[in-house]
Amino acid sequence: MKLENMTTAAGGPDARRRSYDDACGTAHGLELIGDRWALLVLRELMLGPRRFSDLRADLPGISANVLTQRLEELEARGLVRRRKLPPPASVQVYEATEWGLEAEPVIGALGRWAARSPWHDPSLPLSAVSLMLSFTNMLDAQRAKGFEGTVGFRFGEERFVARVGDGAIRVRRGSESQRQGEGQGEEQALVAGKPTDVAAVVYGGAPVKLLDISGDKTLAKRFFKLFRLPPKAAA
Amino acid sequence: MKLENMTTAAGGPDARRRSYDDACGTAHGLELIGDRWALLVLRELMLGPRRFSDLRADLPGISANVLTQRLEELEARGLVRRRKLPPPASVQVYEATEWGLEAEPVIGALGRWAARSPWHDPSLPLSAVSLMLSFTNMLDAQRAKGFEGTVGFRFGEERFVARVGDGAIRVRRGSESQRQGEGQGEEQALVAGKPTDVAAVVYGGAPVKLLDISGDKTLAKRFFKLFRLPPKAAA
DNA sequence: CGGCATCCGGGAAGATACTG
DNA sequence: CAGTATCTTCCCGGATGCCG
Repeated sequence: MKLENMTTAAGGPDARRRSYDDACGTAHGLELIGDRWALLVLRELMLGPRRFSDLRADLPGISANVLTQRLEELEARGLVRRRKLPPPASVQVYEATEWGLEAEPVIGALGRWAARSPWHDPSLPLSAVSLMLSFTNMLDAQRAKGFEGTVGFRFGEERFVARVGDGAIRVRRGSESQRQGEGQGEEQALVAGKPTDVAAVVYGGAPVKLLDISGDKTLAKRFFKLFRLPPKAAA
Repeated sequence: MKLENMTTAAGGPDARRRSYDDACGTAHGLELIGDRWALLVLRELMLGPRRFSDLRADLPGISANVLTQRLEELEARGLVRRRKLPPPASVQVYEATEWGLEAEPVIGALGRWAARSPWHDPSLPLSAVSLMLSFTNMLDAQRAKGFEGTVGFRFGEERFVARVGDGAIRVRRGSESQRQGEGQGEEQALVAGKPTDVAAVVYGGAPVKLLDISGDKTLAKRFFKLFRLPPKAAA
């Protein structure tokens, strides 16, 4: 697997599968990120670097060898970079390149479109990154107009911050330094729970009791109402 | 293939491949249109119904059985409809449903993103639909501001009309009735040639000599300058 | 000829086990 | 923890053939 397959286009996007032989950008896009799992791997990297086992844990059902292969391919195509964190961490992480991050509109458009599917099942497991990205995709511009505030999220060890203002939302990963840096950080409320439960509250109308909210609870509840799933398409 | 595989979810999106088991809309989207060739089949239907053999001709490299399978799946998922044209035509065509047409932003986002690829080869064959869709994706909003006009295209038997105005572009298929209806139609110029040659002129700076232009040639040349490929990403 | 169904070979994906 | 090795399953691609 190291040299055998390198017979084709070393460095470039290996023509592992036969090319679509089509000048259309969409076809080329499928050659880059159309392989099974590829776009979901990239999705998990959209909010910052991840470790191999974190990716594996948040992509239920992917097998280790497939994840290895996808990461190699994405790296060869210039969408993912392998990086070693400085000591004392010294662990290897995978991060999206600048261009890889630019695939966010693709992920967003696909997600918004598929949310209209009659067969979409929101009760399935959901990764923390998926949830946070869904906020940027499902923000109701009308309702966001009159809102301004910052809400933090904690899922196990992972932390995120969502700031809404000027009718837009910006989501980022909360860093370690921030946790100890400026007290509780700039968030006005902190939501803790499982991503699936947060989704159930925001999109499924489940009771807020499911979540552990500290800080400005009223603000958090108003925040939850900023998002809406699109209407279902006709089956 | 008629009854054996129907053990799973008859009518719904058959779980031919194992599901991603992920509540994320993007993951569900990949289950709907993530199969190889599926999105390109849908692309060919974005500007109107097509026949089986037309699809096959414009999707170089797809085999008949795979096309059959993709069409069946897209139909089962509610993205494509099979329709029989009224006599005397009486031929069967495949057309995108309303929801299927709504996948256009997905195709557009993927195409715009992939156009930045260092490995994108615009010299490959290009279908007429791909070319016309590229106009809607690559329109330079700045340049389109000062332009207003309608340009027709003829590729063999296929005809299209692109109208630019108010900084936006609208592309549609030219119908038979229009051809004989209102003289030359409302287009101010008519461009004839191979889609690849048009792309070479518009995106590759090739000489306009490649094309057969009738009507307002100056307008056509100005039209060609309205589109621009995004800058390449770092390799 | 258009629209499939069928059979076959190669190869990617999935599951499991194993290693540094 | 971060992958590799191996085996099985099944999808993709190509060819052929059927049938209106």
